[in-house]
Amino acid sequence: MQIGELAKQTGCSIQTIRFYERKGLLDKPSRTEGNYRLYNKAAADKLTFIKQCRALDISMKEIELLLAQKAEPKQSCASVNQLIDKHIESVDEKIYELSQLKNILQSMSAKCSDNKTIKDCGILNALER
Amino acid sequence: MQIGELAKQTGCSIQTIRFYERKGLLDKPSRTEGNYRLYNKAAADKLTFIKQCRALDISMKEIELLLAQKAEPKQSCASVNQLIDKHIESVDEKIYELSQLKNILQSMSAKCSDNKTIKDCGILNALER
DNA sequence: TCTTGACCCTATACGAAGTATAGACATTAT
DNA sequence: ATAATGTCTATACTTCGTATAGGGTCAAGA
Repeated sequence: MQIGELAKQTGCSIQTIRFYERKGLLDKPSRTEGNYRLYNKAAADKLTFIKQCRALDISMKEIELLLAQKAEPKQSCASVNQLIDKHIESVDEKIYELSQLKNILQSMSAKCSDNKTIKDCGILNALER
Repeated sequence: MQIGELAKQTGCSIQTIRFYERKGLLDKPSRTEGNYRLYNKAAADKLTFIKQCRALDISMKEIELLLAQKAEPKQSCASVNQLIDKHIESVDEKIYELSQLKNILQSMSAKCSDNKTIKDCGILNALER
């Protein structure tokens, strides 16, 4: 199948597919006489895998590691488990940071209301520190 | 004061200060004979303001709006209130998305353990979709 | 046969918010 | 005079794509 068909099947844009190829996540596909990329089901599966990972905010570097693991079916998957657990930790940290941030923003928001002037704005004054 | 001193006082790096200047967040400062930047307290205050905003993950574009507002002390600060409230909403959304993501990751993590092979890895299989 | 339209190609620039480097110039201390 | 800082500009790099320009390919219709 050509790149447009692959894009439709996976929900990735054509540019993104070429981008992943450039970055080495996807193998260089065969080409037609007219230099069009030709993909098979294996490529589609790999791209779907990549897309699932990205949807979980797994970085391209980590995806490379996972793909390398996948290539050795007999090995232990301990490092896959570790990677996912570390990723969960980092998501957790981000959630924590954002909730801290939300608290500060809300307390600032409580310090002001629409009917004040810029000069007396509780928010802007809080931002001066 | 020179840029190094300003950096120390505000906790911003020298490169970041120059970056903000290029982006128009900070005014172009006066210069010494030797072409060194010279800052006054007003510049330091402005940079501190910017830093506070960035710590709250307010974008540079939004900071520009806030700085423009600050320049007109007699106006109403309603739009400042709105900007902050919208920002709180977007932080909230991010928190929600991340917690969704965490749920999926945790359920995946529960599907596997260290003593399996890549071939039977519950995580990798889940990522195939 | 020619042209139109749909598809594809490469190379490059852009976005956010900085960080890092090279190579040069200015100032201060020894 | 020279060494050590401090500063200057310009450029490249990061992540993960998206967007564009300027072409080439291929099938169908007039």
